Amino acid sequence: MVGVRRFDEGEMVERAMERFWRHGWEATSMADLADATGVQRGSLYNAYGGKAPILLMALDAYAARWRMGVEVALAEREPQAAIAAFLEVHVARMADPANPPGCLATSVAMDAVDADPSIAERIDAQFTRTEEALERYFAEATVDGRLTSGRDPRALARFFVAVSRGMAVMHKAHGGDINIVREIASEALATLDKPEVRGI
Amino acid sequence: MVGVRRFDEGEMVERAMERFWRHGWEATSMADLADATGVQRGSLYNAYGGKAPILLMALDAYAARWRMGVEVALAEREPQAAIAAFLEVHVARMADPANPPGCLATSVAMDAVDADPSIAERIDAQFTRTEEALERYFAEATVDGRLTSGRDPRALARFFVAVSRGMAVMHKAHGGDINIVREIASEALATLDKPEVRGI
DNA sequence: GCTATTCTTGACGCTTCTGTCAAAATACCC
DNA sequence: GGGTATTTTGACAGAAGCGTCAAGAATAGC
Repeated sequence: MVGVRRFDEGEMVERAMERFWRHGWEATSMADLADATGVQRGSLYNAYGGKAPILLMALDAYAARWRMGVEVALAEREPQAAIAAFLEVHVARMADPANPPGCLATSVAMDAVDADPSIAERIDAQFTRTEEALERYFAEATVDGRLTSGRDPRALARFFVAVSRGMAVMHKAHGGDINIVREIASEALATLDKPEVRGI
Repeated sequence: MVGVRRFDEGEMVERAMERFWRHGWEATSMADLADATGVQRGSLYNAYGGKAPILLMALDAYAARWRMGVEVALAEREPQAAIAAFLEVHVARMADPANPPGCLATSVAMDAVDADPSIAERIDAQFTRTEEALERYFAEATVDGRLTSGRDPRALARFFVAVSRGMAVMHKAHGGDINIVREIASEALATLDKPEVRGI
């Protein structure tokens, strides 16, 4: 390791993430990334080879940013509370005016998945990871009776991931209105409502 | 009206819709549209002035294509059946291998809303239109007791629109897997499940 | 059949994006 | 301190996209 890198990769990825998040994959050129990150275009090509590897890093940084919140949420005993906390991670992200509207992963899933197989793989993997965490939670909750029986843990998990994506789309489609997002989260939660009287 | 248009506008819009649907707004150039529709680039500029007006027509054609199905769905008396039919409109669209994966409106909402104000307006209007149709349905169903009281019709409406968008994102993210979409629809429906024992 | 009108077609100039490269700069190791 | 490996930087050529335009073609009305 000699001739030494002048930019901070972590910071670069953070800025690139913000750029992709706000403008999407297709609407972000290498020149845009150079502008946003302060790193010269040539340096980015030299270090990473192109746009896709940078997006992959941005996606990982994005996922890492909320991972902790999701883990804490799923440490809750009551499904009602756990899912409320899970959805709140997403609501809070969209409610923060410092963040671009919508959701990076959702945006990428819709418009970059066809551009490069590595992107499709990463998106699929990230989605699956969250689904599996929720599935594990629901499976355990079903076993020890915290969750009404008769619900498929995997389907339930995918349902809540879908809801979180739906919230992001609605957020973007309605010009960043956070109230709509809250309404949706609240209704989604009702799926798990009143477990003591349901499905007996 | 003299020197007469040589292409069929309806057919052109249909092809343009398919192109936007499959590849998104940003990844579709005027040259791509010319290729896809068989209409020369110059003719498209002459007739419509640019890409955005063509997308607006495509969005309208897209919405019109499913409108009937939604209306029929919301003619069902039982909320359970109505929403099942509503979701089935979306499921069936994604299940049809002749269609591109995902959903045009969802894709546009995520990646074209910032490109042109007219697009943002149209998307917002289309989303709102569906939300209002559902809201009317839920409001009426609440009044005459088909729906358990205590649910906000508007929130419920937005929730189901969000679910339909979430299904589209999941469809695209998981490489067109229709089973996942079905699972999600089925779980969403459970929100309205067993109204006779819920929320009394 | 002539005219007026509009669409079609191919071409043009301009801008943006991409990917690469060679020269210059830098800092570590010996 | 010299050598070496690596990054930085600016520049380049080629491709693609955009928007416009002038000339040609076609048709309805007179």
